Amino acid sequence: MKRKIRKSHTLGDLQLAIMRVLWERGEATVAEAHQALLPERGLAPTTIATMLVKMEKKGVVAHRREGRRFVYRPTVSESEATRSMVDELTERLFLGDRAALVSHLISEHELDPEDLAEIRRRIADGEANHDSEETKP
Amino acid sequence: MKRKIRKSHTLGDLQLAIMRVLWERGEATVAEAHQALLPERGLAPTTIATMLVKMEKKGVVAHRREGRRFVYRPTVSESEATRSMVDELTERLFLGDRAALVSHLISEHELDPEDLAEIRRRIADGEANHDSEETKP
DNA sequence: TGACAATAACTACTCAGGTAGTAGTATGTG
DNA sequence: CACATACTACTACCTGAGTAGTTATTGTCA
Repeated sequence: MKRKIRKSHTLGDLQLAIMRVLWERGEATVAEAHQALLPERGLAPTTIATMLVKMEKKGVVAHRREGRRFVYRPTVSESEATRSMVDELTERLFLGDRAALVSHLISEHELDPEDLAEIRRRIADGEANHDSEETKP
Repeated sequence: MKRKIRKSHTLGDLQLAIMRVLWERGEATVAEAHQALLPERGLAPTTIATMLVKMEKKGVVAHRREGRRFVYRPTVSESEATRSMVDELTERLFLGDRAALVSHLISEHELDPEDLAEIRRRIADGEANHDSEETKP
């Protein structure tokens, strides 16, 4: 088999939601994550716990014990995860050609002029300082 | 409005591969699809057949009988499917903000100047004729 | 110290993608 | 017409995401 060395941290919907909580707070207990997601999802606490176990097995989070409870923290950054997922889609859909993805966006989605202007601006930036270190709004 | 009553035709890897064969040829029998995918995948014919059944149940292909065999054809276009999947990812990762996706591409992936130039060109086109109907390379 | 509530562990189930063997059926060919 | 065979139909299994109930454990407080 042509095994890819890539881990491909593909995250499901719930997993992403949990990760977002973790990324926001740095770390969180099961109860905290559950509380954070209750309004939008209304899930049982055990669901979150089970998911976190699976996610740990997958290597995207780790935990530390604090008294009787587990404190989870992400082991992959948001941009790593995002990148992983964008890369995967680009690979599947456009054979890794990212420019093709952008082309698709432009031709299929009819981005409004605002978007286009915004993107042009970003490109200008990207072309200018290729070193890159700021980029924080 | 063109808002989302969409079925979200998310396709798996094999499904996409099969769809590509179908898109390329317009239609294909199980055997043809199997032959086409043999080199890259080496799967059993029944696997393709089973997958096509599942895909038909999902509504992305349809079949017509021709003698003893089925001739499948896609019921969603490649751009529809691509769009569906890009939209879904954009929704999940960037809350639907497509410009943010492009930004991500630029800042995280460090697209090479070639890509950037290409994209700039596409944007120019996109801004110019907003009507759009050709798009054929 | 012992009871209780919080928490983790275990188990279970659904659904979809992926993979394939086997059973049934229609068919072209000798 | 008989039959090998090309195809579909049915069934089964695995994996991972998602969802949650049940049970075991343990820290804490009265």
